[in-house]
Amino acid sequence: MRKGEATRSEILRRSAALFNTQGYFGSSLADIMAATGLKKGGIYNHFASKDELALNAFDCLFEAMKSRLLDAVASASSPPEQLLALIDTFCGLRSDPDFQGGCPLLNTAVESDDAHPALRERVHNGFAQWHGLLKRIIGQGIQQGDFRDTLDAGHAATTIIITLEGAMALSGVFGEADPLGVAREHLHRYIDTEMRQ
Amino acid sequence: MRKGEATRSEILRRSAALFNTQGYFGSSLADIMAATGLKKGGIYNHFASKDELALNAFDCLFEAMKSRLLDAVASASSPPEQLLALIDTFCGLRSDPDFQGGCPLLNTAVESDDAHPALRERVHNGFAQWHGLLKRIIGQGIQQGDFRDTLDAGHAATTIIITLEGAMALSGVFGEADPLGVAREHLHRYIDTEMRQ
Amino acid sequence: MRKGEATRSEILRRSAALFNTQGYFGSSLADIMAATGLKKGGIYNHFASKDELALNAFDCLFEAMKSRLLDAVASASSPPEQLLALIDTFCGLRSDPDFQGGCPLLNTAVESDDAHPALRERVHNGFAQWHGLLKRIIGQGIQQGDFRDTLDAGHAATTIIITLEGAMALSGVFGEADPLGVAREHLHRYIDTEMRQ
Amino acid sequence: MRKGEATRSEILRRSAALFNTQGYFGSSLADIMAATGLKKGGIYNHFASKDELALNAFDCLFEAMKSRLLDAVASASSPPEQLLALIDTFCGLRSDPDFQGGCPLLNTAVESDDAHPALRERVHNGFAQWHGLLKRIIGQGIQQGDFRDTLDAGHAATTIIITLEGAMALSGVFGEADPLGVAREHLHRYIDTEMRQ
DNA sequence: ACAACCGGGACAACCCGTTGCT
DNA sequence: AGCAACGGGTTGTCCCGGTTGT
Repeated sequence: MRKGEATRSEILRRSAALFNTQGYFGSSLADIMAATGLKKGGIYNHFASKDELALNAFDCLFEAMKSRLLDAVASASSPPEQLLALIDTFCGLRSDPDFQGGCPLLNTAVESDDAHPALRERVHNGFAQWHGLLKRIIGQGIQQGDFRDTLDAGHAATTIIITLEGAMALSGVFGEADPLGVAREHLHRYIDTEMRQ
Repeated sequence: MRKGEATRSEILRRSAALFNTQGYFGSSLADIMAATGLKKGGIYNHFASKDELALNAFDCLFEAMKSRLLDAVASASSPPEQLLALIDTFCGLRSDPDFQGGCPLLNTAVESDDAHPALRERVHNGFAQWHGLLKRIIGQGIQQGDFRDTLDAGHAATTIIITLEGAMALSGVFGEADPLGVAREHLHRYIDTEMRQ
Repeated sequence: MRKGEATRSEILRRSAALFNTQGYFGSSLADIMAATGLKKGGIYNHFASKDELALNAFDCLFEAMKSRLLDAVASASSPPEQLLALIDTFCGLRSDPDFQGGCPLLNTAVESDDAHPALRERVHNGFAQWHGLLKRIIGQGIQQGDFRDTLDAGHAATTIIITLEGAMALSGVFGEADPLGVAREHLHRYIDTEMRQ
Repeated sequence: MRKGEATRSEILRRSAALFNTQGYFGSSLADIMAATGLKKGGIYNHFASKDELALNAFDCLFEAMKSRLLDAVASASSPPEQLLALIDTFCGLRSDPDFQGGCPLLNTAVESDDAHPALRERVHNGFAQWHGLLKRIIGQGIQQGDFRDTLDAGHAATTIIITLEGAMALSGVFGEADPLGVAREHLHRYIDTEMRQ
């Protein structure tokens, strides 16, 4: 019981990293076997199929990311600072070995856009959660007078997300430039000059 | 034009659309056969392998995108207007059936980040070309006095690219919001308030 | 020990029904687990292998059938009546839930003809027992004057068995006709007109 | 085209023999590969799945059997002689290498009673054809005055079929006795004494 | 000469019966 | 006695080359 839970978590952690770097179709069971040190039977004892494993692995990684971002938000007191903390945390995510492949939301969105409806659904839901969080923070900031009341919270939230995601997606393939650093700087300035009053 | 050239182009067009929506590993030769209406022999007569086909299809789609963007740039007279034209053109790309899957650069970057070195190389090169183009335009704008001379052309170019790519990548999975419209508006404002003088 | 014996019998009963309807290869351990409500460990605690379980399950079902037929024989006084009772009992077997799959002898014979030597041996032995029983009854009938002395007991026994088995085997797949009823009627008439004197 | 048809037929012939002796579940693709000398790709080029192969193989063997029986019927002039010819032909089938495993109808009926609906359907249909053929012959015999008009054609047809099938099924597992010979003799006598007038 | 066909072999995911360890 | 791991075996798909008929 205890041992099983531990290995289950281990499988999820390792396979999540694989899926996030090589993609769902690019990660074979042989890869997962090699990454976990288990044989096929050992894996199929915990997950009925590769699909179920992938879904759980995605959830695992998404929850991990969410908790980091929520922690960052919780550690800040005012809405503007909450946004800045969230941005900084996201931009720092890539140095974490768990997120070496980038943002699981975007990666899954790009790969499983057409192929995997179940994953697509989770991605959709994930972005909705994220967008909702930002919208809530910005709305509160408007209410408290931190942000201008002419601001469209939804638009601002979308702006932040696409900038962060675009930077994260390109951080691996851009040569000289540092997309995440640029995004961080750009969004800080955006918040200061366009949102704050 | 020869008949052979025509079918070769047709294979490229059809398979490029497949690769761009379903990914490289997600598109089997059976899919390509179905999409082109040709048998395996007919395809292998023009391309030595699936890899070669994929590489050529990527080039085909990338060149198509490049020419659209370059046309937009050529149609504008001043650097700021050139940027705006490029942005608008990119944001309008998704409605083109050839680019239904999104930006081939980003799609390929995300899927073949670790798996396919040859494709990765082309993606890297593609982004470099794009970044260089923007940098050149912005540099010219600074020289001509359209843009502030305190502006870092590379940073600004990166900012524009990541915003556009992030928006394009999320335009398929975002529910209510319209990422490409938000990106367009955001970049227009960014150019007006942060770059222009 | 007592409890163990009970569960062992339960496993045998349930798995025998499975093997008799779905066959040896068609019944997986997962099926047996579902049918018995036990886990794999609980089954392997009583039987060393699926093979051993199958052998015992066959024996169990065969003995059950044998005892029904022997009871029928014992309840009749004269050889002709013994034959008729045996025939009627066999034809009524299919309505018994334990024999829903038909005659275990024939089922096993057909499926494991070439695959499973150990089972084949038991089937061979089972038919020999059955044939011997009929031959003995018929021989006794000849001796007592119930049957003609020109009768070949072995031939008559074989005739009865193949008719019964053929009817049982086809009783599941024949549409309108009722093979077991026809067999019963045919054999009654056969005994009356060809065997009796 | 011609070559392909030839190998397709060869696959059907060989696999039909396999299925008829070892059963559907007992015959793996590895067995079929060994029997045909082809690799998996070569087989799956002609059949989409093992199921489709099994269905076609069954049809192939069933048609072969049907044509033998129909030929025998066609070679006889009167209904009684047609029945006798059919019986003799069926009893001689086992010596044919194609039918070493016995009657495909009964084998499939016993094994795939519960497991394979598509096969079960074909078996059902096959028995219906056979039963109809016998019924028609007997009916004609009654009309022509060869058989008694008190005879129930359906019952008589069923009697003949179950006797033949039972004998065929047991011909492999019976030790000393010769079920097919006994069946042949029994049915000849049955026709002479019970059907003819 | 050339395109369609046929066959090859590696590999995919998944399930199986089985055995230790706890 | 039960959970966890095993590893070989299952069907099926993949991309690709050699052969063959036209």
